[in-house]
Formats: sequence, C-alpha cells, structure tokens
Amino acid sequence: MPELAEVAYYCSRWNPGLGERILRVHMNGQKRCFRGVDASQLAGALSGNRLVSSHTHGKRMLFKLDQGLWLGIHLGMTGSLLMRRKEAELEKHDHLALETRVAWLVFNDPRQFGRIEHHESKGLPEFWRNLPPETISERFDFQHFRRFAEKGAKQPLKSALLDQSRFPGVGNWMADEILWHSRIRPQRSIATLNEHELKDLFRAIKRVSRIAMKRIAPDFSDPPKSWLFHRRWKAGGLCPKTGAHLNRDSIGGRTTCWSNAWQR
DNA sequence: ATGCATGTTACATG
DNA sequence: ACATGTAACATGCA
Repeated sequence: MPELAEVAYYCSRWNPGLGERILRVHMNGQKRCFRGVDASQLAGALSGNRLVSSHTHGKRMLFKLDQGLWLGIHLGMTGSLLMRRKEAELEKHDHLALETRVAWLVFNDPRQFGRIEHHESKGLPEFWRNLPPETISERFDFQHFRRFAEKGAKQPLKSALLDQSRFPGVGNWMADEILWHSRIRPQRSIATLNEHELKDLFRAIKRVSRIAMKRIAPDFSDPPKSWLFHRRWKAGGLCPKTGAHLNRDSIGGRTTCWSNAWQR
C-alpha cells in the first residue's frame, strides 16, 4: 500500500517511541527485509540506544538514534509500522520490534519486499542529503519539473511518474490519480505534451501530493470522495467525472486505470 | 486452484 | 551505452 502520504502516516506511528531508550530488540535477521545488512551487528547497535527523531522522503523513512546510528526503513509493497502493547505477543511477520518503556515499536511485512538499512554517520547520511526534491517541496517547481521530465521523454507517462529518482513517493495509485486529474492518458509520453498539458501535469502532481499528505498522513483518512482512488481498484468502476466505465490495462508492467472519455 | 497485488531490482532483449 | 520488458522476490486474498 504505502506511497508518499501513507509512508508519512506509518512513520508517525512510532512517534510515541521518540526519545525512548530501546530496552530489547527482536529481530528475524534471516528475513529478506534484512538483505545486505549484518543483522546481529544492527541488533547490537540498537540495543540500549535511544530513538531521537524520524524523517521521511518519498517512500523512504530514516530514524535517528544516538551515537551516529541511523535506521532506514522502506515498506515495500506490504510493510507497515505499528505499536504493540508491551504485554502483547509479537506476530508472525513482525520482523523487527524494538521494546521501549511505552510499547513495542514494530516493523511488520508479510511479503518482505520492504527493506531495513543500517547507516552510521555523525550528521544526516550522505545519500539522504542527495535525494531528489520531493513533489511537495518548494524546490520541486515547474522549472525543475520541466528539466527533470526530459529524462525518459518517450516512455509512457505512467512509467515516468513511478520513477523514484524523479517523482519520489509517487506510486501506482498516485500516478493514476495524477494523470486523471491532468486529463492526460497514461500511454502518452512527455514528448507528446504541449506546454499547456505539461503545466496541467505539473499542477496535478503538486495537487495530488499536497492533498494526499493533508488527508492521509495525519490519521489515514481517505482521499476526497471525488477522486479516482475510490473507483480504480476493481474492474467495472465508473469515472467520477463522466460516469462512464473506467479503462484498465497493464502499462510498464503495472495495473493502470484511466477514463478514456475524460483523458486525452 | 488460479491469478493478482499500492515496489524494486536484476537480467534479457532490442 | 541506452531504453524497454519480464521475472523474481514471499505471502495473502478473491
């Protein structure tokens, strides 16, 4: 599930643990989520450490601890962060759980496409400072967008929007939503857009990102009723604007939903 | 049982 | 070198 605003929501689920010491670490280091990290080393670094703050960027999360330790988390397709009462039993897919005074801070991920990272650095890790601007950031302005859009100008817009190096945080439903708001079909490419359409696309990226953050990030509320979001999941949905049946196809290997009559 | 899934990446192909 | 397409990952659900 997790895209931009959902990631921000899950990140905030660990807020009650900020400032707390980690009393115990439960870690299932054999799981795929730990690929590339030395799990026992990470567990050692976490034990007795203190959670200081949390950050998100697109679909990525970064937790700052004391002694220059940084815990990176990507939720993949089915990951989530949650808290469990201290006396609660941990569950099957709780691959990482940090016990604090107040609760267990849990990373749960059935499909294990998510990822845990271990970084050590005095200040913000280098890679984090070099990430491209988020769509909600002021730095992501029309000039930046136009320049960035030129990379992969011939690929379908649907695929272009899913490129995390250009549109961090945009995932499958957000890309469909953005194109529906832009009234542009997902098969089109940047190269075919006129100046007017390019502006429409830019505005839709900003608008969908901003409203998603406002509605979803604080408490996982639904996006506005008028959005494609509510109709796109299963075949047979109707376009909120035209009332006509929505179209579905696989574009760039991802299920894509659009409205032929509404989008050109 | 079969097919599909809100993500990423390695590999194959043109 | 580049761009695009597909398989793979591991599990649950309709």
